[in-house]
Amino acid sequence: MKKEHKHLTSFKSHLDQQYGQRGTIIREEYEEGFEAFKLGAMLQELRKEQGLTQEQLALKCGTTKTYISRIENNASDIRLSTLMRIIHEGLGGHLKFKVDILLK
Amino acid sequence: MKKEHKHLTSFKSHLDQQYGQRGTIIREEYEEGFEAFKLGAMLQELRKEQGLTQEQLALKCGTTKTYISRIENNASDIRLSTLMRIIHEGLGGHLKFKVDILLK
DNA sequence: CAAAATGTTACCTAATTAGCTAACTTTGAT
DNA sequence: ATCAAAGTTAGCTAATTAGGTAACATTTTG
Repeated sequence: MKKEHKHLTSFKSHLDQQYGQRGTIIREEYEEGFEAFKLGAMLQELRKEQGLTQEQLALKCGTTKTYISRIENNASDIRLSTLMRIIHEGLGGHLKFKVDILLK
Repeated sequence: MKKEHKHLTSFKSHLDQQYGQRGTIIREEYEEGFEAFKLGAMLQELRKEQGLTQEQLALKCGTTKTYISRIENNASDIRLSTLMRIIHEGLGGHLKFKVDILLK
């Protein structure tokens, strides 16, 4: 059974536009409308962009490939501190929030 | 002892620019650079914008003022599902993520 | 095809959040 | 100053995550 996520928007397409400045440090922004089932896909794509296996990512942020797999497949809820750790230490990234509100 | 958070950027200033279209439904975006100690401040400000007490907010999202207080004061880590519930059901908002990564 | 690497699932345990109640404190209004 | 409302803190318990190991499945490589 194919388990690869079907992404609603491709991160790669964003990246591809930037590859002209190859060799320099490039700041990329990834943004997804948030729903629970998308978080795993987002993390998986970020990991693959960096050419990391689940096990390599796990090592960098002090957990196991087992756990990374569960998160990527949305098999479990996740604490904010853990999500931050994966993004900071594992992916070298920085997490931000955005909250949209409808005002009356 | 004063406990009110000192916000690094004011949400209100965003809001004030929009008040011309009073009476219509306005879509507002709130964004904060994320660090753990800012999340509580962010939620507190969003709550106050809507004129809600901790207890009123708690009722809307099925928890207690005790818990809301703990979160606003960053006294505890929080699960993603719980954060979503507070933002959706309590504040009528929508949560998004953004991840910045430095590419080599 | 076979072997190796990568990813998924199952099970158990320990640590932590979330829910609940009650007491205490601070703030705001009269 | 007093009273009421709002917010904070302290226990305790139940539910869930996170960590660990092992077995299984899938994908990739030779």
